[in-house]
Amino acid sequence: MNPSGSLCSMNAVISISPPEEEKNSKMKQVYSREFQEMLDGLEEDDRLEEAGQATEKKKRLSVAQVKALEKIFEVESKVDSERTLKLAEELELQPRQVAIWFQNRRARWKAKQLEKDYGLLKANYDALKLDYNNTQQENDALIAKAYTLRDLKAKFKDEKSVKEESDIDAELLMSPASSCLQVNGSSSSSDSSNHQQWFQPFEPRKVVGNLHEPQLLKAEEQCMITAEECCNFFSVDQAPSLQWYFTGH
DNA sequence: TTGTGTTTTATTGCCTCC
DNA sequence: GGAGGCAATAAAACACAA
Repeated sequence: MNPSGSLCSMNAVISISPPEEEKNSKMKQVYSREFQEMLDGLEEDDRLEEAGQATEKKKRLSVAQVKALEKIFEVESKVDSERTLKLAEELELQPRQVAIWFQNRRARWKAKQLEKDYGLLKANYDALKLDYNNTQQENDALIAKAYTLRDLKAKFKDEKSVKEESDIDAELLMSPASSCLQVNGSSSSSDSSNHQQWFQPFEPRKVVGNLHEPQLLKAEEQCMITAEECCNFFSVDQAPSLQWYFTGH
């Protein structure tokens, strides 16, 4: 809708309207009847203003008019020029008023929709953030557990090596030949099962990255996105896709 | 009554499409 | 190049607390 509508053309008329001294009867007869009526109206406004009376300014549409327009808007948010003319006639409005009403109504609808979308996104974001915090806590607990296990394992290794050394010494004293085989082979079955008990693996599925020994300290570093990045996912600076709006048009 | 915030009507300028 | 759409904005009308 170009401002070159009726009111715009009126503005153009105002800007090109002749100076006051030329608005005499002589000039009046030069213009078309329609144009002349408009000029008369402007002159009437001028007279009213001079007399201190308020000129007719913005007028609110009547409740009935708005109701009718709202009803139509529910069905069709846009109306073509033909329909606009018809509606204007039915509602006793200027076609441009009808067109402007629909334009403003679409703007209001869009603003409301944006508000709704923002609410939804915020709710999603809050839920996601909560979930992220929970997972983070879980992760911290698992890392702490991993540290404990690593320490226990180291401790166990130390104790075992000390014990093995004394065993070897003892065996060497008893039978030097056979002891060599025992040291190189697997340890006793009871030892082995003990070992298994100590290092029962916890659920690695829940941990980011591999939790094999060399990676223990890197579990957090392997997280692909930082906490900061996660929190900025629904940044308010980022505009929504507006898919709701564009798909309908 | 008046100051202030909100809503509604209207304008302007820019953009896209035919 | 004109028609029509939208965003940004102005300004009148309205609501309401103090």
